Amino acid sequence: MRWSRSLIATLRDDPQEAEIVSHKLMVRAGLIRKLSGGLYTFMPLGLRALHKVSQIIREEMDRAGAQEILMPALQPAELWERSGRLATMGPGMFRLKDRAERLMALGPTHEEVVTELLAGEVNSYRQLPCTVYQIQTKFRDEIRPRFGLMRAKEFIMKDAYSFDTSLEAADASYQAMYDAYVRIFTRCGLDARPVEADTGDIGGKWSHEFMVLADSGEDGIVDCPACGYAANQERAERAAAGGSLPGGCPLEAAAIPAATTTCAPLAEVATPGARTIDDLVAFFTCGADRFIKTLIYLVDGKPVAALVPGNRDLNEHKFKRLLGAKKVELADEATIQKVTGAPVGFAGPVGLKIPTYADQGLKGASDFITGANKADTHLIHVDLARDTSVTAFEDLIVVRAGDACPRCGKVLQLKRGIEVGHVFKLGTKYTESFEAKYLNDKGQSELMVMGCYGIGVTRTLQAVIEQSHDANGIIWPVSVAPFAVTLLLLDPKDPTVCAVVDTLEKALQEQGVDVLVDDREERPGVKFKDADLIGCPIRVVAGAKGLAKGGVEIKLRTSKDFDLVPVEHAADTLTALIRKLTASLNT
RNA sequence: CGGAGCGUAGCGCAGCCUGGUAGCGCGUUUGGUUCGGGACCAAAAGGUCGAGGGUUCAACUCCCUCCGCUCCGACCA
Repeated sequence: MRWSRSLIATLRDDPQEAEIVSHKLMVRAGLIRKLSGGLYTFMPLGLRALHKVSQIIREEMDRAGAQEILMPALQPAELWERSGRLATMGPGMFRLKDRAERLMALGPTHEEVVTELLAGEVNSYRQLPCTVYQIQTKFRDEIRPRFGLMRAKEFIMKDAYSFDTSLEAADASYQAMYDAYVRIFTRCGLDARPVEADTGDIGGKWSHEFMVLADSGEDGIVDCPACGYAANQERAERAAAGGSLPGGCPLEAAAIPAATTTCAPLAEVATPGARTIDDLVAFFTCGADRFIKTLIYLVDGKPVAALVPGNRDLNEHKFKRLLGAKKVELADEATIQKVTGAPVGFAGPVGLKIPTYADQGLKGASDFITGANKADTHLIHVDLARDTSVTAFEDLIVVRAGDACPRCGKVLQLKRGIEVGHVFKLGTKYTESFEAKYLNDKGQSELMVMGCYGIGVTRTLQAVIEQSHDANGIIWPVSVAPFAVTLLLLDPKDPTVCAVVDTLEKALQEQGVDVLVDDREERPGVKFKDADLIGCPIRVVAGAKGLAKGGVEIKLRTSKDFDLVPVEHAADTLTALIRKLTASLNT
């Protein structure tokens, strides 16, 4: 491709719309242009890179035995009613009506469509296992589209679905996809690591997310350097603290650790206006860990209390899973008033008449401070065992750096990551709704066991840039680069140089090498800057000066120095170099 | 949905407080000098100042409403 004839426009300034580096670079290098919030056009350069990612995914899916299909993005809402997700996906789904007033949805994902499809196509165990996939545009009415392609309203996703005869067989399908994912991200030049994850609204029992480590990532990742345990913060567990609880009432500075003494009797303290932990820390002049926070939740509409240490946060995902609930939300003021008999800010576990779950770290908790269920009042010397009736002690809080690993007990770290892929074991959640059954070898009808597997294709592309760039621009891995080679024609008016470039371009094209020829009437400096910005892995400079010295200059985006290569050897040198670069990414 | 900020030429921004001829840099076009890491000189094109309403002799500027974009939050008692 000739630059002078293409729609490649680079920008000198960072776009005002972008916050994170990969987003800025995508716009500056002319890969994408914004239409509106969360909606982007792929420009020629961006689309080429996107196709490279798609093709890698396609090859690895095919290798893993999955078959490519293409399902409609426009779907009847009735399908979603059958699975019950019309309600749970709620406002996240784009809905519209056709001219017959039938409610339709723009597919945010395809479990319903594919299960309906396979329920019709598969009759016998002989047809199983079966894994299908598609690469397609998805639509989600995101609360807050962000960071360019990272969280968009319309994006491209690879979604795959496996169907098996048994849980064990489904495990094998899951493993095949898991392995394929590892290969895909490796081939994309990404350092992506699998972590245990929550399953969310999609349902199912178990899942792994593939995370690209990046400070700009939207997810927290808990990670144990000692044993390799890694989990999304939403799911991450921690080992029980085991008797190392801080006890002692801060009003009695010399208090003996609670475990070895009996707790003083309950006492009320007037705490006017002290509603938050911060207020209380100031009031009692002690650490937040001396308090027990009492959170009143509505769990599927019923009030439930959760007790967590004052310095910790409740993990709603864990709480929801623990209770097997569909919906967990903080109770409104009226409910809190009704349940506790006090305004918001003074709830406590003593005397509460609703189910009360406490974090496992509070087991044996003695001599803590809690709300008194009475306006402007807190209780001191609270002993959970003596003074309250806790329904159960469970792991309820958001794990953070410094907590103990649930596997080995060593100290956990916290990092941030971009979720580029997610693999789920769904079980029979959807096959039940759609009666997706087959006949087994004894002629009996059984439900198929499902798995589903997603990769955010557009997000993966941006994650590559987020992870691979420098101050001058993008550094593409050869596998996803829009062009393997940028060939800079430094003297477009010099017929000799032009002839060399023409010949080299042709030779490369014949060998299947993607080459972008910068034939613009620009000064060399502009071309060098732009070549760095768009970040193709190999730069070839053809100029009168170089030719006089014996050839063209070949330089990697990642290195400072170039090699002067005679023109007649240039094409071979380049193809060998590309082979080497590609090989370094293959598993 | 709550909070904050922003909307002026293709892009990045100033002007607004204190109302009175719409500006700068980049980019674009033309001519010239340049030519190996974002050149220089000269000329030119390009804007109903997000939209609507109000105040005023006069509104980019002040007031109101709406729309769009970006960021933070949407759970901490």
